Amino acid sequence: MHVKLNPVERPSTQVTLSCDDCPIRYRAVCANCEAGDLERLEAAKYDRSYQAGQVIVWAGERMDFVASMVSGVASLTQALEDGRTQMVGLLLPSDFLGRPGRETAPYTVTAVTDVSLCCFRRKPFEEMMAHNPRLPARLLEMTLDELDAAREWLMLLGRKSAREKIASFLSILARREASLRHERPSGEIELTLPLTREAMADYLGLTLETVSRQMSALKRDKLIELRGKRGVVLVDYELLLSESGDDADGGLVH
Amino acid sequence: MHVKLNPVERPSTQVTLSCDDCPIRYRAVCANCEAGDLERLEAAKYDRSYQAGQVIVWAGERMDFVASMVSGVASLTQALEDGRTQMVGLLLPSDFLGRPGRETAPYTVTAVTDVSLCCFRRKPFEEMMAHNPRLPARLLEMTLDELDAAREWLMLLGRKSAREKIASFLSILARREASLRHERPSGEIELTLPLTREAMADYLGLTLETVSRQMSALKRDKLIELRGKRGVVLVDYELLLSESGDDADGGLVH
DNA sequence: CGATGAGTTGAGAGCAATCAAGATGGGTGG
DNA sequence: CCACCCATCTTGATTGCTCTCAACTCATCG
Repeated sequence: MHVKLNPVERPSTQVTLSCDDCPIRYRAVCANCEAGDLERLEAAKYDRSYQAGQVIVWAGERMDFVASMVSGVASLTQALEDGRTQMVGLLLPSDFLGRPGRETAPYTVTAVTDVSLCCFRRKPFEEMMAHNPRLPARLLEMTLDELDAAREWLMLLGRKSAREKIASFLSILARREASLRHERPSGEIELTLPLTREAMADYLGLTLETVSRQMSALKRDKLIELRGKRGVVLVDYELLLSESGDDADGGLVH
Repeated sequence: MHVKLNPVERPSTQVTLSCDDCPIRYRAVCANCEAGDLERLEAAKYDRSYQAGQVIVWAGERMDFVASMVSGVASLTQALEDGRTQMVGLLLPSDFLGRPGRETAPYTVTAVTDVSLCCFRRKPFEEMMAHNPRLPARLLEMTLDELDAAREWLMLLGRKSAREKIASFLSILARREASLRHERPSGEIELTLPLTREAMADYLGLTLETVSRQMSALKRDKLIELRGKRGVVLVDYELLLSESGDDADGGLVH
């Protein structure tokens, strides 16, 4: 994959934001922590950023840190011998990256957009987890949510048609956008797709041609409008949802 | 679904096994607990059993207990409006059923074989989790393992051919069987399938006809032998694995 | 020994993948 | 500022895998 490099070529590392100003303060692993806990976390944390397209960790590589997504979108991807790939996770702000107690990464993690992370070296973080029950408790909650999302995803991959997959994907994005603004999605919604057609295909278990064709079909059927390569207008959220195959209430927000 | 009923029609409830004799003592949520912890758990626990085919919980139903699988196999299943179904979880002995802090079940849980559970009413269990960090810590570990398994499953559903799906499924079963005996699978392996063709289809995102056809094809190609409806002999585990599409080491045990 | 549920096999249709050109448009350099 | 470039995306033609519909076999059980 071609990567355009900034003046700073390697992922930049700097100690920056304090937890007080952190945009994910109340949604990340640290959400339940109190002032005292935060001090300890803050002393150990360091920031890192990656540009769109950069690989954050390669599958099989040793991984000595864990991190929270502060901004941007990253993907977890798995590959078969012959090169077929499937996305198996999509990391958004506040999501947790890495597994305490695990030495090597099982998936390749790639920055899909520009990404910034709040990192901790793994060992000290495991220490903190052992001494502060708020961390494992919150991580459990987040992992259970991720498992729910993965199960919704299994249904999508196993049983939905290409059209339903696209409709589901767009609905999921809309719900997520809305939830950032503490809203419930409805009516007309404008989105910017964080993923290329190829990445969408990897997410949905399709080819990029099929993704493109189905996007065109939804446009033809007046369910969406396309604004350039990445802009999409969902003309009517409820209508789109009815194309997704799910039952009415639309499942879980990631 | 037709269910043959025992003399005891409803799931039987009895206080039986002590934790000392429990076959899943060192693998379930309670794995890390010590004598004192176990006393409290033992005081609150009650057993329950279900026959093959019985529904344990319906999706959307209120669920006031959590449980560990003691024996048997159960499935988590999700359905779309029009009746298409996808299995989204397969519970084996020591697996945990239910989510602390959640009121209603998001999936239908069905006993695939006869099943026995070690149950706790949800509220008291949440209490114990809050006071005993070994429980949430172990549950986190188990949930992370389940998430890994779900991600392997995403790859299977999204990118594998019908033949590869069947080969993967049989390999997974073999690995699991072997791990119960603390072995590494290899060579010739005899299995009893816990699932019907239909349940396999639900697991693999296929139709039951396709499952049947691919089983026949593997038989024709001398990769497996069939012994009645449920018996399968994997003639050569390594050879079968090479048909599964995965890279050599074969991924994670559930 | 019919009835029943599970599994197998066959023929045909349909949906998404594959192979192959084009079109678009965001970014760069002249 | 415009024109070109190249990655990204779209569209078309064809193939092929899996689904669908249907008939049939097999084992089990009253």
